Amino acid sequence: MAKELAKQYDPKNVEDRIYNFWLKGNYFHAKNEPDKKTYTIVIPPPNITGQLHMGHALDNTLQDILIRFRRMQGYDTLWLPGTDHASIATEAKIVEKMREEGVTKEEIGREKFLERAWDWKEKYGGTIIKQLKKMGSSCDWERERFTLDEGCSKAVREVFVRLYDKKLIYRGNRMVNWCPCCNTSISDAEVEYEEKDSNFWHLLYTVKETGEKLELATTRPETMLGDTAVAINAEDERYKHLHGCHCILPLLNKEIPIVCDEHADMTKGTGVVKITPAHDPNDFEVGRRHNLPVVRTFTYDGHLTGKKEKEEADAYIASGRAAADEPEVLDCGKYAGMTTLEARKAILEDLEKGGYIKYIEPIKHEVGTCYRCHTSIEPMVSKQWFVKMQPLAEPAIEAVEKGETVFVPDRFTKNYLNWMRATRDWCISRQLWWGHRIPAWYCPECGEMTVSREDVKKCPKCGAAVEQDPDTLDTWFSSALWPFSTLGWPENTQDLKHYYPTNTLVTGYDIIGFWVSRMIFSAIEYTGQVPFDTVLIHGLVRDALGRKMSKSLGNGIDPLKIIDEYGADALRLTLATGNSPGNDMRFSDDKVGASRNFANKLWNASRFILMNLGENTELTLPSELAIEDKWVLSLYNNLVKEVTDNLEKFELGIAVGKLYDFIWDIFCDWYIELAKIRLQDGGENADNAKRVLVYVMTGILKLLHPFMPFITEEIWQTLPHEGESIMVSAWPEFNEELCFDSEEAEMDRIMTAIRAVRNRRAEMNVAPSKKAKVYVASSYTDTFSKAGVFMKRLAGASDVEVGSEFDVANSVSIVTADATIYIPMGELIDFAAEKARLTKELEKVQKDLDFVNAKLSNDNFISRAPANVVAAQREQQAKYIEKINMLKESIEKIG
RNA sequence: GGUCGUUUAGCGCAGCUGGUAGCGCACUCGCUUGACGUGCGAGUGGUCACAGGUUCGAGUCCUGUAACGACCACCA
Repeated sequence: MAKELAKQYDPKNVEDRIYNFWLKGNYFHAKNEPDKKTYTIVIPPPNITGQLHMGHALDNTLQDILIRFRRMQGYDTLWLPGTDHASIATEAKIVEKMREEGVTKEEIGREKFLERAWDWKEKYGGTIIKQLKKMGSSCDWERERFTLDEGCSKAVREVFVRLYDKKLIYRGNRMVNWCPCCNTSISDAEVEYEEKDSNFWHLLYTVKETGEKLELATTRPETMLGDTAVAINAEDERYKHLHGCHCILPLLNKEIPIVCDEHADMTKGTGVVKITPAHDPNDFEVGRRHNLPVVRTFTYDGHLTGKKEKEEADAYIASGRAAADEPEVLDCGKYAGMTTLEARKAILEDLEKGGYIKYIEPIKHEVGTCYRCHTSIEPMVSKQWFVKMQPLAEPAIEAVEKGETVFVPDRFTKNYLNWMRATRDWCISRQLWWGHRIPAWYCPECGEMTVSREDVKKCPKCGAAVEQDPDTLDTWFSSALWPFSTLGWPENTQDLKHYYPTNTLVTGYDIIGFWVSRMIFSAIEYTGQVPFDTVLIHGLVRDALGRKMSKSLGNGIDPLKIIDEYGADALRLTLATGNSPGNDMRFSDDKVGASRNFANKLWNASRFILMNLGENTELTLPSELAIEDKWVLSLYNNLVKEVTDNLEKFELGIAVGKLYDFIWDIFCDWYIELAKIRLQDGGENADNAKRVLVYVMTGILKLLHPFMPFITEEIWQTLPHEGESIMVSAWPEFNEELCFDSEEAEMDRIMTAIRAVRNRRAEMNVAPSKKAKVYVASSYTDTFSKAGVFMKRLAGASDVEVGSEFDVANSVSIVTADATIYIPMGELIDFAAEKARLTKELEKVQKDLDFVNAKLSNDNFISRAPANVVAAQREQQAKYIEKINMLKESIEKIG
């Protein structure tokens, strides 16, 4: 029964309904079928603070394409979704909201704060999940996870304790990146460098023993109160006499040693460096080498330390519980309580007054900033937890070198290896409350530390009540476990056995260091296997001008708005089209418009088919196939092979490009037009055409389904079909029986002829309504005798005569490689113009022939090029010669 | 400073293992052709950044140069 469909496709009438239909059918759920091959993707968990942006849209479109493709291929397919608690980002948002209410974290305390955080998660954490559903994502929502849920938390503790027992996690006073705004340490990976204008302040420190003034430069004069040495290079001739001497630190009037260290580079500046072990990473190392005191002069919220801080620190050290490397704290006196910026100003003023500044040199400087708030980070000595990286990195490097995990495209392998080889110990503790609390308990009585899987109440040594470490773990610590913690690890669950290791990880190149590398080393350490076999890297989605989409620029494009205006399928098609792994892409309304048009084209093709279908059109191919049927089936069959191949190689952009071309150019513009002839004739011929139309259309819909799931399902449901849903129907397979090479070649000749006639008619401004008789002279008389009906329909022919040769007076002649076509047009023709046209064409073909002749007369070419290439050129040559002869003949006829 | 990437029609991009350059948009001309004007037909437009090299033959491989971009890096 023919159904009435709207003239234009409206995604709003379709998408939500179809999505609910899929949910009801439970098609997304992975059934854990032991004998089936699996295909697994774990989603890069979006932050619960997140709103869907174009990056997510791209990432999830690619994943859904792969998942839907494999599901249709018959794999037991799992796409495991979830969200990340995003410690810093979420905590910052909640603190922000509390500020509006006039409350601080400290006022309400840890417990109340966490209550608020969980409330917040319940309220907003689901937003991004809803948005992913709008995109059509076929995730297994029954398996949705959260990095802070019970299972993931258990995995985190297990890992922490195991690493601690292996001495791969340690606690110590180390140099960390401190964000005075977020009030926490952050890892090296979380520091972003920005170029800022700054100065070198060239300072003069007096040498106690000789009284000379030593010049040294610094970009951070506010740290000078914490200087505990001045370094020179042992080899530096200029300063050999100063070995063992001391400097008088300005302002504090304190004696500090001059040390010899390789860090002092003779070729740079004056070769003299001030050493501030508490507030500079290099100086920290120098300090360790020379056993220098570490004097902290900044508070953790970015102010200079004063009496209070000093007394606290002194008391702690005096208690005997502090580690040997506990830093001292300085009472900065008049500077105490100033922010670092205020202190810089005040200290510079005082240095100036004292004559300690030689000169100021303006420079551009890469300054480390916090990736969250972009506040300049302060390097600071602080007691933190670290993961010892080297023993973990080594097997992770080896696994990738051996190809156990491959990056697509390959160039990111190097990126990964560089990152892994250069990585330093990972600072994992954060001075935040939202996150996995560090499972370490301290005894206030005897100082004993207990690290445990279970909560600890009493000190196992002295029995006193213990306190848990107040800090939480870096968000990425739990993300690193995501591929297996979500499958049940450390329990050996059915899911873990069946779906792990996973197959493909899809993510952007900006996150390789943060996340991908940490998953790889974590997985190898705890599960003994790499977490996935392939990492598919995609680029950034930029705006139409190629700029990064950012909040500050305000150039972000909201995917939901795009979906609202154009539909999710159009958005997905836009993101997939032209996408090549690892490369950035530009996004513009124009492109989405083109995608929307394509959806509409597909819609109308199906509308046409439906309008013509009878009661019971069979789903199989008819036994009688016409030349155009064989042609389109042959091309379709080839398409199946290529698209499948492209998808298997992650060439999603290429695959969808081929589909687009086939559907629009081959199927719609040619096949449907040709099929109309038989449809209008009616009878058995029409029935055969209908069956081929349905067959090819169904195949196209399946191939396109991973890219455009909604519209393909909607159309598939209205067409005759078997099964419940296209998304669980079988992926088309290449079929030897549908290879029709000779029909492809014949149709090629016919189509070339039709195009040539159309071309000539257009050039001569012949009205489309004006029909004319056409004579086709060709050695392929069999082929062209089949083409009569086609030419009548598509080339404005009133009648077609086919023969090996014609002599048609007063005619236009059109020469193709395989035929000469004559159209008598009487007075309508300007013979002079016609002759000029033919002459021009002759010149062009002659040029082509010259090119081929040159090749064929080259002995080197003949002897060295492969035989088939030479043969092809000979064939080409013969065609050109033939064409030239025909053109010459036509010119002569005009006279 | 190091590593990597990009450079092909006005714009946005494809071009796999080397065999006389393609797509979309835009542009020009024509079309109420019974699926679609979100459409149909026909066109215009490129010495494939530059310079060398390998090869019978290079957008495609090698070397170098330039511009732009990304990532990494402790430059006091």
